[in-house]
Amino acid sequence: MEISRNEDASEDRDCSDLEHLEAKSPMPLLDQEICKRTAAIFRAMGDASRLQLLALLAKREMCVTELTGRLSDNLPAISQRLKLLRAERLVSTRRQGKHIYYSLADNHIASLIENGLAHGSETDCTVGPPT
Amino acid sequence: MEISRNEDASEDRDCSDLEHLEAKSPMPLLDQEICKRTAAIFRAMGDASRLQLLALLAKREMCVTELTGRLSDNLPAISQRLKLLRAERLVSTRRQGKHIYYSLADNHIASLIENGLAHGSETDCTVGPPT
DNA sequence: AATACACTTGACAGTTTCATCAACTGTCCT
DNA sequence: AGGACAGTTGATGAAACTGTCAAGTGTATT
Repeated sequence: MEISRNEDASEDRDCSDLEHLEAKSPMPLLDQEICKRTAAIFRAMGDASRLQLLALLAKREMCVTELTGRLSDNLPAISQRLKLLRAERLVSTRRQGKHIYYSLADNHIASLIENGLAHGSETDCTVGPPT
Repeated sequence: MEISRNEDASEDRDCSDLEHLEAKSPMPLLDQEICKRTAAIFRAMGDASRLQLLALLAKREMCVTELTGRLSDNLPAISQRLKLLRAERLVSTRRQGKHIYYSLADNHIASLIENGLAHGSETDCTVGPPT
């Protein structure tokens, strides 16, 4: 499973010795699986349309038709996004009659979204890169 | 700036009336700019290599050579990732002599990463989709 | 059992992303 | 000034992602 392949290659490098001495601490890398899993979650949230969708579901459970009514996109497009979010286990479904209700998989997700939006709001940032 | 284009299109739909009555609440959409900005932040964190990089920088400031020593990737690859992270303002740089030191742009970012990893660790999840 | 509604799915095209490599810039040392 | 170290930047091509549309599934209603 290869958790930490910390070879400390900085040992035989020019820059390592005199300039930043404290560099030798072990500081293990993240577990690869956790890292990939977490990145997948972030990637799933990393799209404006999907994030909007998640933000709606953070308020309460909704069926696809209602989501389609609130967002201005066609139903298959939204269904595809939901499919992706479900594949990453960010949302879960419940069928009731003809409707399928979506909600956030757990409130850990909700707080990630909330924190992200809080940060996204704070930064002034007209989107362009620094220079 | 078009903040909420809530047309309440569910009005003239079959599913809206009898089955979920509470659906009429205003529930405005997110501001488009904030949404895009936040999504961009998440997208930048949504890659295993970049996330690993950020996790290292969350511990302390490091120069590119040191990062290259810890991760097993070549320097240009890491520099490219850092470039993207800098473009999204997740990291900031400081030059000292020949070295360029990277660190997280602010601790809001650090807590997002921490929360994300916490969630990524908890879910059992051998990565495959439900079914 | 036939029709309608509420979705989902598969496939294809257009776009975006990412790693890699060579070439370039900036800083220090002699 | 020249060389070496530290890092950045384009360009290119392969892989991954997304929206769209047509066709399919599942559930009630008549």
